[in-house]
Amino acid sequence: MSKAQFSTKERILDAAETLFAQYGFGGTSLRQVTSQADVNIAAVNYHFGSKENLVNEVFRRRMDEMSAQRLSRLQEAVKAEGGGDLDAILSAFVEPPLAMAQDHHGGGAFIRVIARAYAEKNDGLRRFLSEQYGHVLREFAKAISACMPGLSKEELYWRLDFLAGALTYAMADFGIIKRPHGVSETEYRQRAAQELIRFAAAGFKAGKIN
Amino acid sequence: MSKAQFSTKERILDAAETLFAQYGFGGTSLRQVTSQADVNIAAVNYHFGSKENLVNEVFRRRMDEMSAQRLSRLQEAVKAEGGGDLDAILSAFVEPPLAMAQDHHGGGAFIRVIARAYAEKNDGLRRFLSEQYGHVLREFAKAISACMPGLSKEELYWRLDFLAGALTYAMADFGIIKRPHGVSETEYRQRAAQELIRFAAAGFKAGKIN
DNA sequence: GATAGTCTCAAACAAGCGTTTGATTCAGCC
DNA sequence: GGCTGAATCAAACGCTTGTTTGAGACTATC
Repeated sequence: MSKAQFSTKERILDAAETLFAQYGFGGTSLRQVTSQADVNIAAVNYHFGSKENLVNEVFRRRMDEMSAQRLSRLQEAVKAEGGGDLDAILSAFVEPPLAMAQDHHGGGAFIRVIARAYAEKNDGLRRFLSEQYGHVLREFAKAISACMPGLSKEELYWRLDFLAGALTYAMADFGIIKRPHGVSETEYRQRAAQELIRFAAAGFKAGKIN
Repeated sequence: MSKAQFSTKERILDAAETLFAQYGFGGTSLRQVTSQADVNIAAVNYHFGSKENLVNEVFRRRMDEMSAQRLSRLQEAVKAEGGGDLDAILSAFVEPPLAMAQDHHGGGAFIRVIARAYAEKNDGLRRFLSEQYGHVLREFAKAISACMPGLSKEELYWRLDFLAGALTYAMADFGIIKRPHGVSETEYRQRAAQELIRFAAAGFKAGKIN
């Protein structure tokens, strides 16, 4: 069944993603992964070379997609408004990870994996992320800067950090809010995005004299 | 020297805090801890019973202090302004963890430990945190609610989550901002607090129609 | 100076880790 | 049918983990 439908490699990646999200990288053993994937333990090293490489591949698979979505939505937003509606830019930043959290086996697993990546100060992984995907953040900085000329570079970067923090933290369900029983996962995530965009947009617009 | 001045228990706690901040709970072995503390490995289980208990004690030691500071500063803020200046309330929330990050062996170690606690979905630890310190968050929610009558309960909680996320993430140096060489750790943290308060205050004040 | 209780120590414990091995299976090709 | 290379498998590798042991050192009390 599930064994026939997907390749060994894919099953390992899927299982790893779910387990990494749940227990962290260090906290997940390859035996857990291979057991959940219904695969022999030697398969990981055969297909991926090492555990570290598996971690990177779990990342790349989703990050490439997410970054592409963010950039394309940013481009749309900038083009449509002729240089800058802040809400649209923030939306371009916030919604792709959100949509991703809903789409893939309904788990929101990957967004938690990202949160972990920041928390586990795995320097190799952090370097990998900043090298591979740093330009995305820089594009957003440029776009926001363009539509908010009064904002100094320093302020801009601080606020981007705050946004990323709020996004990561809230999306990963680290916070105090628990999804009510009547509300679907999709509704809940959309609400989260809406609230975050409003919060962050106001934050970015905060005047100097306050 | 360092051996004579502090008790074995204290040396273990200090070493554990530093290492947990750097490598996470799972990522830190008791042998690392006892080696850094210059203590026999059996001392951990003798004095703390288990690794899990050591983790909890590392927490309690600082969290009690931080929560007390937050609440006392909140009380001051509410009293002084007769029910509510938002900036003062946010300041009461943001500055104690910040000050703590500076005071203790100049490392900002503990604040990173908190960030890890949220990231490592150690359910035992999370329950411990929410049981022991949930009332602090509730007090802040009450105070903010009082000085912002238009805000629905749901919005309030979302925004508190965003604030906590931004605080944790930015304070733990997870973000893109690196402290410039000319700027001292103290200045840097104060700047962070200032920026965060302004950002969050504007966010909390975000109107419904936007 | 013997006794009792607290603490420290080197050593060992079983269990789990990531990784490697060498045999085996299975498909596609000459 | 025989061969080749990829994929899978059970088993073992060396190592690290948290924890336990039992002997020894230390301090204070009588």
